Amino acid sequence: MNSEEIIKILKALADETRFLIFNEIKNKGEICACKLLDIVKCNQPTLSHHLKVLVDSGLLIAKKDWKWMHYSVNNEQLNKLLNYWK
Amino acid sequence: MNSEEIIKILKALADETRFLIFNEIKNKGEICACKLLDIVKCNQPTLSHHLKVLVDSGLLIAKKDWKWMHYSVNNEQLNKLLNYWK
DNA sequence: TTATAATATCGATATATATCGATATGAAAG
DNA sequence: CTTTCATATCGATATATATCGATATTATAA
Repeated sequence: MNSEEIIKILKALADETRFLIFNEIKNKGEICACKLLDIVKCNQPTLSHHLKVLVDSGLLIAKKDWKWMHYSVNNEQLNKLLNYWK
Repeated sequence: MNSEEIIKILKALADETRFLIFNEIKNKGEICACKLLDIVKCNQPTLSHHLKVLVDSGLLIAKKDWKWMHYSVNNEQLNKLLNYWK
């Protein structure tokens, strides 16, 4: 059932940079994109691209607050992966 | 802890063909490589390559029986992924 | 209006990896 | 030995995707 969605989640997490980004937000909670730039050592367009992939997979939720983008983990989506083989 | 290993598992599963192979073995149990060729529509060298990636990730266990290769799921390794965010 | 700041998009390039034909390997059987 | 069969490896190519400089967008402030 909906293996396409699971594969999208797997692809989103199967990149070193995105895995780091996701875990950072998973562990420390909601964060601003500009703060992620300090943590993840990559360029701004690259970070923006990775965040888009994570949001498109459903793993991250994006909220715009003034001119800042805030990202948080969508645990429901993560659980879709974690429960897939149960 | 050991995020490298988790990323290797994620990369192994994040490919459509390997996801299919893995689930086939996970659901139906140990299988011969030659039987997988009927299920997965790809060439023999391609299948061999995908099986190697899955074995290298630790998700599959390979056993040689006469001239046939038999593959089975290593549930311990799968659980490393499933328990990672718990 | 212009300036500034955060983020997104574009376009080009580099890198990774999926695919497959040809061939090699290994292990029976004849 | 040679043949046959399952599988692995090689080498080339195609495709996907990560990266980043330049630029666009959006929103606020001066």
